[in-house]
Amino acid sequence: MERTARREQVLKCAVRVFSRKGYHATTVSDIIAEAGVARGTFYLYFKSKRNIFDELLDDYLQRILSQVRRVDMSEGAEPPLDQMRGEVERILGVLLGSRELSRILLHEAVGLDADFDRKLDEFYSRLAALTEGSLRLGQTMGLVTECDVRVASLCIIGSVKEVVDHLLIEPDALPETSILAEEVLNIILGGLFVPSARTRPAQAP
Amino acid sequence: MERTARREQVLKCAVRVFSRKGYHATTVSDIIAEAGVARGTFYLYFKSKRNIFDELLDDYLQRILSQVRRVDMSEGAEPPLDQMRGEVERILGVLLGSRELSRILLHEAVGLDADFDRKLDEFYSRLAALTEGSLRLGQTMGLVTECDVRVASLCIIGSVKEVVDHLLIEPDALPETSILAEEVLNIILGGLFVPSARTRPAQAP
Amino acid sequence: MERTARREQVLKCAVRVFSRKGYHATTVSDIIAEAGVARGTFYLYFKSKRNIFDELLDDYLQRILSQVRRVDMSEGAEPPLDQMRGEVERILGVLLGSRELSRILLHEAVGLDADFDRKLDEFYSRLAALTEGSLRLGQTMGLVTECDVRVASLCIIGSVKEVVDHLLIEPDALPETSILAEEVLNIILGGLFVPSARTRPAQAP
Amino acid sequence: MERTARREQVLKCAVRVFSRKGYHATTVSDIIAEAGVARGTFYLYFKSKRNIFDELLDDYLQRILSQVRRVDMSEGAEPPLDQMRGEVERILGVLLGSRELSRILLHEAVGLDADFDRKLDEFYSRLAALTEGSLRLGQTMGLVTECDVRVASLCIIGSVKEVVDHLLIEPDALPETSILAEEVLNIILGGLFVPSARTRPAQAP
DNA sequence: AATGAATGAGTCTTCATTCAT
DNA sequence: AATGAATGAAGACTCATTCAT
Repeated sequence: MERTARREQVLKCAVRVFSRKGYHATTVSDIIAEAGVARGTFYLYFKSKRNIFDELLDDYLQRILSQVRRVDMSEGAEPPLDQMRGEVERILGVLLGSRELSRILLHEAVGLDADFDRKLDEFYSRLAALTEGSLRLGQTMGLVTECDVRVASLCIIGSVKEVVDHLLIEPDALPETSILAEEVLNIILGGLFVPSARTRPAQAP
Repeated sequence: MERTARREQVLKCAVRVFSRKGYHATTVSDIIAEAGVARGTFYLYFKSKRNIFDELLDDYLQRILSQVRRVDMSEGAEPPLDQMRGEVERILGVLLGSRELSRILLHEAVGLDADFDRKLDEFYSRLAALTEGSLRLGQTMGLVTECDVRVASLCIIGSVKEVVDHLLIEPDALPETSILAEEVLNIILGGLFVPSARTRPAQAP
Repeated sequence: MERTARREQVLKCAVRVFSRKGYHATTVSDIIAEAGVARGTFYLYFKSKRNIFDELLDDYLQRILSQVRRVDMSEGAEPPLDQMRGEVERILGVLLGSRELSRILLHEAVGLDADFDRKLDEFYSRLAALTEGSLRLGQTMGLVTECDVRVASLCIIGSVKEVVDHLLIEPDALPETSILAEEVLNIILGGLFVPSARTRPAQAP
Repeated sequence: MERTARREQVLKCAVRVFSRKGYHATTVSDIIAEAGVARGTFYLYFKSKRNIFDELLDDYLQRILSQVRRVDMSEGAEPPLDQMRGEVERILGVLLGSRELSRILLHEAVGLDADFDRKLDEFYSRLAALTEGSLRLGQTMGLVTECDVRVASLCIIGSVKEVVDHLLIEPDALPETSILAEEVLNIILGGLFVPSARTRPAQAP
């Protein structure tokens, strides 16, 4: 078999097993059994169990980040709010489209070890930075309420994570992706309280 | 030393070590070294490494749940909105008051194994159920916008988790707890968009 | 069993096995089988297979070096020549008294790896330095011929090694230790050629 | 590439690597990387890693042995003493001329395994037998002192090994080859002690 | 004649748990 | 109530060798 094909195959099998059993419970034996290759073959393509996990998640993080764009303010671009909704939709799409990888991201990769925590940290920081940027921009345009954008971006990220996580466990518990995105957006961004009930009335018109 | 005191001491040390190194990286040797007891002593009080972790987290989950109350609608009770704000404040307080345990809850306990995932699942489900109840109530009272309360409760929980997690890593990154609770509430519950900018205008006044 | 006793026992067994099978052919399984202990017990006392080998040989090198004394020139001391003979005898005695360790020193430890080579190197250098010192002293006293003492000390060391090595293979091939020491001394130090036949007649009588 | 040429090339590369890293630390991968051939190619020319090492050392042992001649007593031959000096010089020459192979012989081949030890043993035995023969002859001619020739030959061999070994580590530590041979001969054969100081006066003429 | 992907037996090492004192 | 020596199952990783192309 060709080098890249075999590599890809083993990687795919590893995703499956890691997602099913978790990082620690997964043994190299499990992976090679799933892939139907010999022990040595595994090490022909990956330096270690840790290494294949790294790689697999790095790819995924990359893929997710690539979906996040800065809000485009240029003439004729989509309305900023629609852009943000699109963002959330796209990310939800990626996460729910690769359930196994998402499970790994949200469950198995958490608390793996110090190095990995750092890596995830950086990922979420970057995500947060991008989100903050968009929010800040929205504020200058008068579309987003005055608030601590750092906290706000954490809320958006946390909400998406929690919703996705829930859907990984009970796939049919919530509405379909596109509706869901809409819903999440309305809740997080639009607020739960009816305007008149708000603590600090958010800028009455 | 007295049975309960010793037990408590070992438990406390275990929290420290688990928080610092994570569940898998922590060995029983680490724990007994921290506690300054012999190996045998550990097993005198706890059935296994897994068992002490269980116990320690169960206690914590219990403590957190005890902070969550159903919204009280009886005559003369606090205004519902204030109650919810109090809820979030109390939970944030507990989580940020026990940083080590929170670290364990949010990092080390995640993806530990199937059994544990189930346990956490149940915990978050219960939390969500309570939250949903309050939200639903708010809706009947016209205080909460029409929305999928299941999604909304996930957003609230996810936001709190994410904010706390961030504060565990960088303790001084965000405003002080009480202000933070206010902020989180305004963002999640009050919404980010200024009312006039909302996708589906939530109840035009 | 007491810590030191058990440690000593395992060490002794390791010597036996290493001597019999060589470093690389010896597995930890071999050692624990010989010692009749469990796998974990081995690692309770020694960090690794390499580590037990190190320790075992370090001890031996130490023991050998402790036998080498500088020639004592003070009033009333033994005649220098007798001292040197005593030296050779003592060393031969140690080496032939611990055949297994000597086998390890001369066979298994050679070419083990770069680190070990360095260690042996340093050992032989120290041995050579001590020998050179004695020879140089002998020269100033007119007892030792003019020659390159560095070469001479290498010859002495090499001769002892070769003789011992031979005796490890065929224990009864050569005369008994004390006679052997005498013989080696006469040959190395006294020379093989009858004086009149020497290349550069060393001090015609 | 032609069969013999390719074979020779791989062999040469193997010498280099074995000398640098030692037998055990050298992997077949190292050798083929050095030679720039594919894995399969290696096994086209050599049965195994062990086999190429065998071959390489066998060749060398052969080459060394071929330098050792019985002392020629026939009418008109060189004086026996000069012949012996020539012997030592030639052997030193060969050993110092092929430093990598000598390193392998003196370091990596020692204690490799039982089979190999036997092979080396036989080599040194043959060398010793030849040397003993010459010494015995020297004795009958009155040129060599009365002594145990078995011990004497071991001393000669051991001295040469040690001196060469030292020179492999520090190439410039000792005098140049030809002078060195002279020196070694004078020391081993001629003796270190001035005649009057000898234990058992070596047969005063 | 050459390649290099695949194999799997073989070892070291870790660590939770037990139990005699 | 406490100790700590002993256990052994489990798992990661290496590398010489084979064989289809």
